[in-house]
Amino acid sequence: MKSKLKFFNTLGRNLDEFQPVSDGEARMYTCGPTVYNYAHIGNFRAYVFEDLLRRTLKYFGYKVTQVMNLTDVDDKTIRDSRKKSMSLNDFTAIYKKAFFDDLKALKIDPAEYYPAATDHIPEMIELVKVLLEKGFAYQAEDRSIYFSIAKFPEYGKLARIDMENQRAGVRIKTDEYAKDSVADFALWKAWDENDGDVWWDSPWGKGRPGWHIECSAMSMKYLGKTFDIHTGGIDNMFPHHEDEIAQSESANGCRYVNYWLHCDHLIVNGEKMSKSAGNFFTLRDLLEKGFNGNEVRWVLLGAHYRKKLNFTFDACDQAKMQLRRFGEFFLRLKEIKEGDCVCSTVPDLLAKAEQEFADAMADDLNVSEAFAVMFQLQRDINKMMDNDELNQAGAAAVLEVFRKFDAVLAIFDVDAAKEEAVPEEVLTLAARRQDARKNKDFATADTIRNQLKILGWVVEDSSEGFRCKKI
RNA sequence: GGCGUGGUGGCCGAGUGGUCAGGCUGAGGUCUGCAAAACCUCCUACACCGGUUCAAUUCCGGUCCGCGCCUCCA
Repeated sequence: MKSKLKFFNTLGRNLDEFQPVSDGEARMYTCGPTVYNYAHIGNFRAYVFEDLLRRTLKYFGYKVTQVMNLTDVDDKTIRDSRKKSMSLNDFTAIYKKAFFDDLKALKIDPAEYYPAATDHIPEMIELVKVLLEKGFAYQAEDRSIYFSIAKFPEYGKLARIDMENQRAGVRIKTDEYAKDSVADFALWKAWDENDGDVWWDSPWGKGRPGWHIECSAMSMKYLGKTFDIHTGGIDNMFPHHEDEIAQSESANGCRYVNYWLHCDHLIVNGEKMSKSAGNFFTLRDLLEKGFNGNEVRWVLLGAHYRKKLNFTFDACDQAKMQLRRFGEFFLRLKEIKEGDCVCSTVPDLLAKAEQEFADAMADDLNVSEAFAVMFQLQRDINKMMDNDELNQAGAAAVLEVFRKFDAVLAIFDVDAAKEEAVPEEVLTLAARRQDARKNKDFATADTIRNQLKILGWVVEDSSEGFRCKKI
């Protein structure tokens, strides 16, 4: 019996039981990347968290519909594409492709929809129209359209921010005079010369959409006016998500999102990641340093999503080591021959582990507990194998359970765990060493061991014979 | 200034009003010709000061320190 899924809801700051709008379905929206550069590992922490959420929902039997937007028009994309004298589309296409390559490397399951902002301008214009008609928005002197937060009394309910008490002076901008209130945000930005050839026609003249309206328009189109889960980085909570709520609820007159989940930041060696500090890493950087997707993913799952994650290369090394141990463990399970040993305790052991794993994940995605369950099971099963207490059927059942765990965590590749092809030369040497051992000629055996080491292989002896492993 | 969040053993990182996290590292041991792998044991922490309580790392108050947001940064 799986326990009930509970999530910490930023809206209300409570651990809430998950009750979807439609039984058995989970509809979620995820703030995706702004495609003006390669995403960094901090970004990927959020995407891995969202993937974990998605996989957990599926593990608990929900049909998931996920939307992740691609912001391919904003100040930064326009600025950098012009810098490179490329069209906006050609420029963003590079980073869209890179983004999807990276997702794949981290085994992040594809969302059902990846709408690009530039493909949904009409929907955004439509939404702005509604807001104007209903009196929530206005056109300012600069011809841009702004949302008037004064018209939405609940403004601040997500981030718990009272605009009255905010620090004055920091938001001063040159165009501020145009707005009724400094906190009003742009729904539609009128064209200016910095935009170059990037503009769309609208009832208010040429221009481009504001950032916030993008998410409202696209989520509405694919998920409906009220949907279940909205995720994002903690820094998107304000103002981005607060603004989404204001626009969407004003336009539709109904609740926008039921559960808001926010992921905290990744820091590097205790400091915020920044290019100037030299601690800024993209996924590509880590792959070049010899870490694979599973290892990076393991590191990114290393702390609860609502806590800061301290990224270190020490953690990467640890992940590598632990994954190697699990790999060996799976291999050992697969090598078990049919036997008549007693495995009567295995089903109970596995059922208990599955239950505890599910309980951990149901509790607001407590991965640390889930990992502890897996380590415990690994140890128990290793012990049984040490004592020849596990037969082939039992081993298969254990592997099956780890496959289920991996459907949620996606770090193992249970079935990819197999022996590397051993070159003939290595095999021959190892066999000769085995003969030497049988003849108690340990000097020769050790010499061959050294030869193998030079070739990059280690040989392990067991009661069954020997096994060659790549160093 | 406002709001929020956190300080756990050498390191990473869960959790709880009263026997357990877990992982890594280190030490010792079993096994092994030697090794490796695996297993066992040990290293018993909860920022500081008060308070509540039979009992606080866990609840309350205060102090110190870190971090985030209030600037279209996940």
